[in-house]
Amino acid sequence: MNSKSILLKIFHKLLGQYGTRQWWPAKTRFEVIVGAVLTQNVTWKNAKKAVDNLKKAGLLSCAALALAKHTEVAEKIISSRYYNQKAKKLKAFSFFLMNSYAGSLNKLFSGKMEDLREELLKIKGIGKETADCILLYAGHMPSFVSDAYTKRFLDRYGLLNGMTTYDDIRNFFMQNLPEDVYLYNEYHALIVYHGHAVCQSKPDCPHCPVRVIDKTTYCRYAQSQLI
DNA sequence: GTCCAGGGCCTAC
DNA sequence: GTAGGCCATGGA
Repeated sequence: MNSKSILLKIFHKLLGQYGTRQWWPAKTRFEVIVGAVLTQNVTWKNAKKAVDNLKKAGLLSCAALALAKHTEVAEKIISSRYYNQKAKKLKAFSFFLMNSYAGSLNKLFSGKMEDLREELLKIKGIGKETADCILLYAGHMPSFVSDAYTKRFLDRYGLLNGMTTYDDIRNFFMQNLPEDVYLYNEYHALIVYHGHAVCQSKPDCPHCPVRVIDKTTYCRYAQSQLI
C-alpha cells in the first residue's frame, strides 16, 4: 500500500473510532488565533480559561490587545502558563495585524497561503505549528498542522522514513493527501486526540496491551487498530 | 512530591 | 543544524 492509501485509511479509521473533533472551539477567527498562541505547550483547558478571561475583560480584539498594557494582558492569561511571554506574543500579532492589514482578518487571509505563512513566521512568538494552526483553523486554508504527536504517530506506524524536520512532515501529509481543509482540520485534531486523550502515552493507557513507557514507545494497540 | 500538557526563542557549540 | 535552557500554571 502506498503512503497515500495508508494515510487515507488511517484517517477514516480514526474518524470512525473517535468521530469529528469539532476543532477549533472558538466563536471568531481572532479568537482562534489568540487560542493558538495561548495553547502553546499547555492544555487546551488552561488556554481556554485565559481566552475567556480576555473575553470578559473586552480584550479579545486586535485593537484592544494592541492598546492594552502588558500587565493588563498578562494578568488575564496566567492560567495559560508563560503568561509574560504570551502577552508579548498576543500584542506582537495584534500590532502586526493593525499595521500591515488595518486590523482586518479578511485582508490578512486574502493572499497566497505560503506567502502568508512566511509572513506569520516573522512575527515573534509564532512558530511553524502556530502559523499552520492560524492558516488552517482561522483562515480555512489547506495548511497541514504537524506537531510532536504527528511525528510520534508516523513513527509508530512505520511511516516516518527518516523525516526529521517539521516541514518534512507537513510536506509528507500535504503531498499525499488531497488539498482539503476539512480533511486537514480533522486529521490533525484526530492525531492529537488519539495520541493524547485516548492513548495518553502513559503506563496505564487502557488501550495499550503493551505498556507505553515513554513518548517514543511503540503502541501496538494503536497500530493493530488503525492499519 | 512528580510529571506533563494542542511551542517558541535564544544561546552555545 | 541542533541540543539545551528558559518561560513559570494547573491538573492528574
